[in-house]
Amino acid sequence: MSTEPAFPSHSDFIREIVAADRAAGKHAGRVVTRFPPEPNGYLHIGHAKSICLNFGIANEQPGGICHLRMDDTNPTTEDPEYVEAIQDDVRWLGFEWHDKIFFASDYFERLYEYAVTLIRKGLAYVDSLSADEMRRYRGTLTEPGQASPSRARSVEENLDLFRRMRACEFPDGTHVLRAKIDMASPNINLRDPVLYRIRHVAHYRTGTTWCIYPAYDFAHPLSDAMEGITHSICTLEFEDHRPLYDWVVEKCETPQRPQQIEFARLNISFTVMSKRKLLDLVERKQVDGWDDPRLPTLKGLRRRGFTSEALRAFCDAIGVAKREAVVEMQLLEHFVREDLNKRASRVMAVLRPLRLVIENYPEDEVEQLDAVNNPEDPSAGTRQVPFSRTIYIEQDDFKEDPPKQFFRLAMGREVRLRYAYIIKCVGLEKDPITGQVTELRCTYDPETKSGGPQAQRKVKATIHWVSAAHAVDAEIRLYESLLLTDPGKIPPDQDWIEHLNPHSLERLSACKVEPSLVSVSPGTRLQFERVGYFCADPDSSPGRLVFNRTVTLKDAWAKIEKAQVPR
RNA sequence: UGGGGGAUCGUCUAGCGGUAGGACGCCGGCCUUUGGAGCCGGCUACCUAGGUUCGAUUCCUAGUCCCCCAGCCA
Repeated sequence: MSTEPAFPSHSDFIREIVAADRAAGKHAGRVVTRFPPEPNGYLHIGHAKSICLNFGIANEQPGGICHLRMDDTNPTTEDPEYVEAIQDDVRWLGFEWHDKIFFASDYFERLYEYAVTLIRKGLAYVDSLSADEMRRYRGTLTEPGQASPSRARSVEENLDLFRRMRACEFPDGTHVLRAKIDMASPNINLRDPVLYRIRHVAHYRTGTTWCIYPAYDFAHPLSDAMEGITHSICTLEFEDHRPLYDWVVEKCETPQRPQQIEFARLNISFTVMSKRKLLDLVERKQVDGWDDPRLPTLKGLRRRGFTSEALRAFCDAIGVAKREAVVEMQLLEHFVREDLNKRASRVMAVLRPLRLVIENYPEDEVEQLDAVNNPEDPSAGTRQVPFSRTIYIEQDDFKEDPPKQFFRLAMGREVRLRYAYIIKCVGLEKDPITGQVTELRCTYDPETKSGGPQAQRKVKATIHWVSAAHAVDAEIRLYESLLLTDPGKIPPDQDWIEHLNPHSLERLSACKVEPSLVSVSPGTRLQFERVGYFCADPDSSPGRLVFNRTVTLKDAWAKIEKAQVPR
C-alpha cells in the first residue's frame, strides 16, 4: 500500500526555515533531509515523529529527497537484524527512500582521509591519555580544562601515530584522535572532543577492516555534508554540539555545508521511549520481545493493531517545537479510534461469557441473522450471524442489583440482542458455593426480531452476544499502560521497573467469538462491538484464535460507574 | 555558581504589536438496534515584575522555574 502521506495540517518552525532557505535560494534551492538511526535497537514512535518530519518535509518540497542513513559507527552495539527492522518499519509507516539508503560505515575511508586532513592542518592530534585521565583534564562545568601533554605533538608524529592506530598496532583505549579546539571553552563539547577511538571489534558490515571507528561528532556532520544534506534535523540534546558540527564541516572544507536544526523529542505519558529502557524491558523479560504490543516500538504498535495512518495523523497533530513536552496517551488513542472506526469490520465477541438460555425459543432452531459489517462504510456489506436458544452475553451486561443509570440486563428487565430480538430476564442460576451467577433464563418476543413488526420498540440497551453452539473459542489479550507513573516523575534513585503496571497485560482465555472469525488471518483489525478494536495476533492458529486489544471504545457507562463509586 | 535551550488552556500546539485560535480531554445536550460513531453547546491559558507603546503573549530590562551538557554512546 503506497499511500502518499498527506501534507501536514500546520507548518512549524523547521518547515518555515526550510521554506525561507528555499525562497532565498540557499543550497541552490535544494532540500535534502535524512533520517539517521543507529542500527542498535528497534524504532519506536519517537522515531516515527522524526521520520514523518524528515520524509514529510522532503515530500512537500519540489524535488525534495530524504535519505535513510544507518549511523553505524559503533560496532559494539550494532546488528544487521536492526538494519532490516528499521527499513521494514520506515516502509510500513508509508515512506520511501527510493535508492537513497546509506551507511556511515561506507564512509570510513573518506572519514579517515578527512581526519588526516585535520591533522595536517594542525587541528587534530593523537592523545595517549587514559579515559580516566582525559576526564580529569577536561575540567568541569565551571572550571576550564587542561591541555593534555599530547596536545603538543608534531603533525608528523600525529600522522604517524594515527596511521599506526589504523594499522591496529595499539590496544583499545591507548590512543584516541582528538580535535584541537579549545580546552577552556565554556561549551564542554569544544574541549578537544574525541574524533576516533580504537576498538578491536568486528563491524557487522566492514568486518575486521577497521580497528578505529569515528565518533558521532565527527562522522555525522561529514556524512551529512558528503550526502549533500541541506537540513540536518535532530533532537534538542544536540544543540550544544552544533558549534562542533559547524567546526567539523568548516575545517574539513566540505563542498556543501548542511545546517543542523534541533527540535524536542516526543514523550508520551505512562510509557518509556528511551532505547536503554526498552532494551531493559526486553532483556529483563518484562515484556515478550521488541514487538510486545505493550511497547511503543513500531513493531509493538503494529502488532497491537495500530495503523500507520493513525500514527502519521498523530505525528501531524503533535506538532514540532522546541519546548519539552509529554503528549497524553489519549491523543494517540484518539487517532487509532478515528482511523479504525472508518475501516474496521464490526463483529461480536464475548470476552467474559455468561450463559443465557431463552426459554421460549425452540430447542433446535437456528436462525441466520443479517448483521452490518460497518455502519461507517456501506460498501463493507453484511454477513450472517447464527442465533439459537443458548447464547453467551458479557458478564458485565447483567447486574443482579443494577445501580442507577445501568440500562442493561437485570431481573425483569428487557434489552435488545443486537440484530436479534428483545429479551426479558426471568430467572437466574447461581453457583451454590460462590454465589456467582452462572446462567440467565430469559424469554424473547418473536415480534421484535430485527426488521420485524415490533422491531422499533424502544428498550434502554442493546447488547452483543454469541450463539453458544456456534461460538469459536479465542484468547483475548487486554493491554493497559506500561507504567503506573509518568516516567518523568519517577525518582532517579528508584528502579523504574518498580513502576511497571502489573496489569499491563491481561489474558482472557475463555472468550467466545462469532463463527465468521474462524479463519481470520493475523493482522486483521476488527471492532468487537461495544468493546473495542482488536487485531488478530500472529500467535493465532486455526484451532486457537488470539486477539490483541488495540484500544477500547469510548465507554460512557464506565465513566458513570466510576463517578458513582468514588474511592 | 560555566555554557546551551525552553516557558501560552489539564495535555499538545497556533499566534511574528491590534486585544488569545485549533486538537485531545473534560462538562452538558441531541441522536442512536454499538452507553460506539455523529451532531450541537460549554469549560479552562499568555511564568513574575518593571519599562517602551494609543495598544504587549509578541519589543526591552530584571528575575523565577524547567530541561540538556563534564562517554573513547548516539
